[in-house]
Amino acid sequence: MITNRNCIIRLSRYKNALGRLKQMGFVKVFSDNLADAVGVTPAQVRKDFSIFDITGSKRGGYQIDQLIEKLNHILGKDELQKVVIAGAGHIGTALMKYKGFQQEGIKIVAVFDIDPGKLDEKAELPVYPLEKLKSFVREHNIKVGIIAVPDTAAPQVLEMMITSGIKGVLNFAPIRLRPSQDIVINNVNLELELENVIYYMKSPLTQDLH
Amino acid sequence: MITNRNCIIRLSRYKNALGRLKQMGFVKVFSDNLADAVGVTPAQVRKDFSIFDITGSKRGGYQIDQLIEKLNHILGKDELQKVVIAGAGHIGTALMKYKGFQQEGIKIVAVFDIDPGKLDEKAELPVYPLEKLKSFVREHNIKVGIIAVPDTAAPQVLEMMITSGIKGVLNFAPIRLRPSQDIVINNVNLELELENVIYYMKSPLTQDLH
DNA sequence: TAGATTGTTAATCGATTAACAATC
DNA sequence: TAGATTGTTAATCGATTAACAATC
Repeated sequence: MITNRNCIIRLSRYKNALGRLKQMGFVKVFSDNLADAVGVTPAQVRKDFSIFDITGSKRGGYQIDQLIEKLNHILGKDELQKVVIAGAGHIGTALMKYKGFQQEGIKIVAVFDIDPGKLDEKAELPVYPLEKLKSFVREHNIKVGIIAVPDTAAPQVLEMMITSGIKGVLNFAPIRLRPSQDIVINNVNLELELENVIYYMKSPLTQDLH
Repeated sequence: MITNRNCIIRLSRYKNALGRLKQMGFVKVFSDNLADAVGVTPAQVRKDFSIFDITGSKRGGYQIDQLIEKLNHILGKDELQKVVIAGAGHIGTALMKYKGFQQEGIKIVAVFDIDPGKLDEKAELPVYPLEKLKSFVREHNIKVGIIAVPDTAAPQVLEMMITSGIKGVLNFAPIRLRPSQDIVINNVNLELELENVIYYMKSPLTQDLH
């Protein structure tokens, strides 16, 4: 299905909002409630659902449990996703210790770095030399990688990841990596995000950026 | 000027691409070159420029130096931006040590945390107790803050920032903060970014996400 | 049943692209 | 001058919203 990126982002937000509603004891929702919780129109909610053939009942709305299950399936969160990180610098380390991923069914299984001082091959979450990335990824059939190396090293690391079979990359290096063939790249540029805040802060009309 | 977020993101990308072109020795560019460098259409480049009254010459294209200057002005990069960080955990620490900001005219001037073990008031980049945030921000007239605290603490920290006069916030807590009144908030959600990679990786049609 | 909510179609809105006259 | 590139208008494309018939 060829779908708008914003639509997929909304799907994630619906899932998160539903989790909160469930914890609060709710069993069903209407498009109206969910729209409020996420900050979109009810029509948008129903439209998004209809794209993915998610149906409710005409007067009863949607069952929260079923909805969460369907969204998790669409978003590929049925099974645990194993992820490797290249780069054990500041950002790599922060990501490696970040708790948020585990709760979302994402498991960082290994980190790789060129600096021998960073290595820690016996740790629960081991840090291996970068040369081992290819064999590790192949052996464990990893599909997702995070790039957290300096911009100068990023293209080579991307190349290593691609040749070893990785299909999805989240890039934190401040250089825009372009996807080739059948690989997906999401570039997160921290300077750019901050630059955006500064621009809209100075511009007369305030906006909700994300 | 009320402008599309994607347009502003492109402006930042043009600026970055121009910096590289300048370093390579180029003095002028055509919309065609810049479009190639950034991965958009030449028409898009000219359209974006025309929105901000950036003009070139009909056959000579655009002078790179002038262009960079104009873009920097539009993006509010004329003067150094002072920024504070709330939270000296993994992400806060990574951001505080991150080199990329300085090059972009962004200076982290102070970090705040509730954990007494994290404090370091005498460092070049000091870590103060969170209670000092308000007075510091007011005293130094800071306009931009980064939130890197757990999601449970994020709303209170936002409130503190707003009351002390901060107008722009970059939020890394995995909870979507909504802007009130005349404040700008940009939410960066790491799980969501990774979730997106996973979705598009599994979907048949690959895309360039950013 | 009467009332409320879905699912979908059509209308609207906005952003991107194409095209071309102006002009260097 | 001839040729190439800008700046802008109009056309296209796509996403969001409104509206409403279907129906629980």
